[in-house]
Amino acid sequence: MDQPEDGRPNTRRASGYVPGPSFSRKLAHYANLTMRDEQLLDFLLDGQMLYVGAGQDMIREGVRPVFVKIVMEGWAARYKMLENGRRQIVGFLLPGDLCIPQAIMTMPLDHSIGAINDLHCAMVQPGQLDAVEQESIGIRRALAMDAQISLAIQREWTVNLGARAAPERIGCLICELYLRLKAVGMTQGTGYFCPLTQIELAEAAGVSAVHVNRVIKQMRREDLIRWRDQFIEIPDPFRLARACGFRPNYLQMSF
Amino acid sequence: MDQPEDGRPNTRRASGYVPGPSFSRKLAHYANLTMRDEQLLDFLLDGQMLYVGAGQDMIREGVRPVFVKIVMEGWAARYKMLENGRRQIVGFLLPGDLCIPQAIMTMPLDHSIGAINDLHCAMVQPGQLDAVEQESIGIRRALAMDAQISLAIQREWTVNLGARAAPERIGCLICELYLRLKAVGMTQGTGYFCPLTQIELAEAAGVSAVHVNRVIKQMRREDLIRWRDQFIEIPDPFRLARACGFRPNYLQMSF
DNA sequence: CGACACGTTGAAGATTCTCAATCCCAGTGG
DNA sequence: CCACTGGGATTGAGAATCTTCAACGTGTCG
Repeated sequence: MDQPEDGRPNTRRASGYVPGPSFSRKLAHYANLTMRDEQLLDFLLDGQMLYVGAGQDMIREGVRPVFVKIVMEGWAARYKMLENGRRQIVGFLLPGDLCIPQAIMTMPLDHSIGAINDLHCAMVQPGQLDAVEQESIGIRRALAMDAQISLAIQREWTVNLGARAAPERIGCLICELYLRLKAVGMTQGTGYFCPLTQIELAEAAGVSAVHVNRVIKQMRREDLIRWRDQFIEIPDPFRLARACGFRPNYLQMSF
Repeated sequence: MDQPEDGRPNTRRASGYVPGPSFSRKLAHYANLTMRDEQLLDFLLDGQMLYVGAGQDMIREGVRPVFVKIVMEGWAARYKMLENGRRQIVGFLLPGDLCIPQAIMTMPLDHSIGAINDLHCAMVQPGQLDAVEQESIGIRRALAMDAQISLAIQREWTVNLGARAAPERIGCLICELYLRLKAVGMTQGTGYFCPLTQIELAEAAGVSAVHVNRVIKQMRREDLIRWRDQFIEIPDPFRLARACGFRPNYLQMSF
């Protein structure tokens, strides 16, 4: 009864766990939120939690979700499987991201969501979210803007895959992740923890894993990025952005 | 003052022009709309119109739109220009499509919209749309679902460009357009009027125009499609869909 | 130790691109 | 009426990018 949509039983009351404020922190960039707005949002997430192990699916194509879900910790990927056996990742979900927004729940999902590393999600009843939106115009605005930015990101991925060569594609992805993580305070200097394997990066960039490996090798040689032990360091973000033609306007951000 | 966002003056009261019911027709697929709901929607579109000539931009990246706009006649394309000079089309806008939804108006546009052929759009004041949504839960639901399907289409384009080879890409695009046009009654048998040039199709499929030409040639040879004089005929939609791995679930439709 | 996942490298081959030329057709101006 | 123009479609040929297959290294974990 907790989450009939995927039948996974690993759900429990959040007792000891204190969720990070990624969600409210991100939304606060989009509209003026009062202290109370932020409290409302944080309180919303302080309920039932969902844990998904690395590599497991959180939800599968075809099911109709029941709860709104928000990433608290860990990364996930939206993806689709093709008849030809290929998997295409169509977006990454980072802490603070609405992985199951309310509006999506009106119909069967067109894609699946898988955990990249161990994933913690807050589960929210749609009614609760409605109530919070009722209370604050700031929250309504911020959520609407968040939804629009998600759409803009999806468009940018379309551009990335359609019009850029592999090195630029991969560079732009690395830049996007950097800025999105920075918005929720998850960068360290000009670097960030990145749990992606080269295989997953390949599935997102629409190239083979072998080719990703060669591109990364070249980017390392040019000192555009340093990547070891799941940590990506960008020595000079401007230089990387210039090299790969990255423009952050679609995120409503600048460097 | 009519549309400060793009300064185009070719706007006038719709006097003789009777808008097609594409918009209400499409929304009616998504939720149960009463006769009155459909009238409300059609009435909404019976106001100021915007005409954009073939090849002209309706609105450019960076501006903040003022009016909600809905395509009444003609096709348009959302696109982005890259530093490398390439243009990537990230979506087609067909009659009945919300090309400027309300939510997008909260921020500067991340992309431009250009008319493929001569384009007629209805302009709606955001307040009017709000009022209509207030009145009917059916309309609210249908609009929410429409927005979600737009997002699902964008995801599918991401998959298309990232994980399919050129022939499948182009085949899937042709299938998608067929179903979307069918939903608004704009097909004739198993064919439809298609104003796209091979160049535009190439910009949408993320391949060169020369390659599109060769792929089309091959598809003609296999009698998967017949395309002449801006009319695409699909002799056997199932066969085409099978050949290119097209699955219409993301449109919330079946053949 | 063995199994396994991931990263790395080489080499051959497929797909797709670019450049260049040609053709067709509609519109335009003389 | 006809030459001219321009956009789009078509074709050929060589080159670049990227894939696939295969092998091997490295580290982790049971």
